[in-house]
Amino acid sequence: MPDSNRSILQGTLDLLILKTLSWGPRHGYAIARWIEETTDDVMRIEEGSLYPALYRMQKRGWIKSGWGESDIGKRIRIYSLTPAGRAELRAQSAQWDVMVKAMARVLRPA
Amino acid sequence: MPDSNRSILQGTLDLLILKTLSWGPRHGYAIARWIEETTDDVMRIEEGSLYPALYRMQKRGWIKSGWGESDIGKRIRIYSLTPAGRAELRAQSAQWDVMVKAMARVLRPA
DNA sequence: TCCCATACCTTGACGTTCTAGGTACGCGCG
DNA sequence: CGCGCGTACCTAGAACGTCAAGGTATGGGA
Repeated sequence: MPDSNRSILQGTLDLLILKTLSWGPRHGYAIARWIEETTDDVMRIEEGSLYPALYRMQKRGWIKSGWGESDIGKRIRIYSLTPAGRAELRAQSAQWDVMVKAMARVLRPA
Repeated sequence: MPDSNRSILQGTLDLLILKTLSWGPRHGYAIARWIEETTDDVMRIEEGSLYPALYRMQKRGWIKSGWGESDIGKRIRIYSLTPAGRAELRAQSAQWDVMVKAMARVLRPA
């Protein structure tokens, strides 16, 4: 990810994770891989950002987790959305739209 | 500005300032007011963010400044884009588009 | 055997923003 | 005249999120 993306990612990571989990429960590593795939590597989620984010979001009650096992027999922690998480997703999605529209007004061509 | 916006603003402030100055030289306070006006207060630029940002961007060679006087006789520091700033504006604008499109892919409705 | 991918996590540094202050001046109002 | 408000600059300290770089562990393929 180029440097210019790194800072813009700030604040969008939670939204990305919330949206990813809205498709169904997933474990941490898979969340990161899915986001990178879906965005063609535009958003690269470092593990040093991912796990603190998951911890943070859990503490805020947006997601919950339990232990499970992957296809290849590795222990995995499976995250899923809580009702509060769904509400937060709606709020942050709407907010993102507002921001994008506001940016568009500023960035409109000469 | 709601909390949810605060974090997304991260990284977009430089772009907002660069774009504002692309319309012509302005002083710091006026830059903030113009952005707030144009975005209907979606983006609120605190002075504690503004002045460090202007200093930073000047150090990076994107903008330059000189002293002047406002309509009502107050001393003002007038900022303007450098050629490097214009290039940076093009780069960050393009990058913003890429990010928005990537986010759209993730956020697409179920 | 060794390396890679999977999968979890932590530490410390770094950059950016915010809160909350400070300075200074001119204008309008009572 | 005194006072508050808006303009206009600036800074220090704290808070926050991300990153680089490390660690642990296991299974599969070369």
